[in-house]
Amino acid sequence: MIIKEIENDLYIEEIEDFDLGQTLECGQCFRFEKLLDNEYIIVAMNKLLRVKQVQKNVILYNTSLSDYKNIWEKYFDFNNDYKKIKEWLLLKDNKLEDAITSKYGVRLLNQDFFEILITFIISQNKQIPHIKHIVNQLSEQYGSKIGEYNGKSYYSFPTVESLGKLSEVEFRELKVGFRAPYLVDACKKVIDGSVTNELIATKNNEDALKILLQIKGVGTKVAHCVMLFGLSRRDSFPIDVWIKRIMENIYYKKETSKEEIQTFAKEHFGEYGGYAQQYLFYYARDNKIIDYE
DNA sequence: TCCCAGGAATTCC
DNA sequence: GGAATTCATGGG
Repeated sequence: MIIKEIENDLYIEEIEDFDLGQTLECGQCFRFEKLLDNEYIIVAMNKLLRVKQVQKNVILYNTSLSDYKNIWEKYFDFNNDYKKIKEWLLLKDNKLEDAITSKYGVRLLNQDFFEILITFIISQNKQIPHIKHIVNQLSEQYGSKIGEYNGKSYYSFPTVESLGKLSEVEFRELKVGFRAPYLVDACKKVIDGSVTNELIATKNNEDALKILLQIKGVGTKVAHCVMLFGLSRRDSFPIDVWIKRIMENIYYKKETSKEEIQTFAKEHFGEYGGYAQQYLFYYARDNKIIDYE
C-alpha cells in the first residue's frame, strides 16, 4: 500500500482486500450516497468525504495526509490485514467460502459509538433504506452543516448534547414510532455516564453487553451491533433475521434458536466472529436467502 | 389487505 | 420460562 498526497487529494495505491462499494453497502453504515460506480460521498466523523476507487487504487478527495492518518486510516480499517482474517476463517470453515469469495472487499468500518448506538436502536424492525432516511433527517435537523457537494448540503450526525435535549414527542416527529422512548433513554444514559464508550472499553465482553442492555430498547442484537461497529469489538456476532436464515441454511438444516447460534458462533469463530458475521449477512441479504423449512 | 422489515418489551399460558 | 402479541411506520 502506497500513500501519496497530490495537490488537495490523497491517493492510496495497491490496496488489497478492499472494495469501496461492498464496504459501504454491506449494511454496517448508513450515511453515504452513491455518486457513480465506485464513487461515493460519505458523512462520518464530522466530515464530508468524497471517495473513488479505481481497481486497487483509492482517491480521497480534498483530504490531507494528516486527516488520513488521524481519521480515515482507522475509519476504513486500512491497517488491518484482511488477507490473514479471510485465510483464518476459510481454514476454519469452508462453509464460509461462497460468502467470503463473493464479498471479498468488505472491511469493517470503525465508526462512532454514539452514532451507531442511536442508529441501531432506530434500525430495529425496519428496512435499511428507511433507516438511512431517518438518520439523514435526524442529522439535517439536529446536526451541523459540514459541507456541500453538487449544490446539496450535508450534515454531521448530532452530538449527544443536542439529541439529549429532545423529548419523546420530538423524536416521534422523525417517524421513529415506538423507538422514541428508547432514544430518550439512550441519550440520558450516555449523558449521565452510565453507558459510555470509555466505560465499556474497560470491560470484558460479558460486562460490556450488560452495560449496553441497561438501555431500554437495546437487546442482544443491537448490543452486538454497537460492540461490533461502534466499539470495534470484532468478536461480536449480531444475529438478525438474515444471519439466522443463512446460519440455518449452512449449518443446521432446520429452524434453530438465536441462543444456540450465538453460542456456536462464539465457539466456532471466536475473535473473528464479527468478520464472519458481516460476510454472511451481506451475502445472505444480497442473495435473498429464505427461511429454512 | 396482508405481510415483512439488521427487534425488543410486554403479556399470556 | 418459553411462546405469542404488541409496538409505529413504510414498502411490496
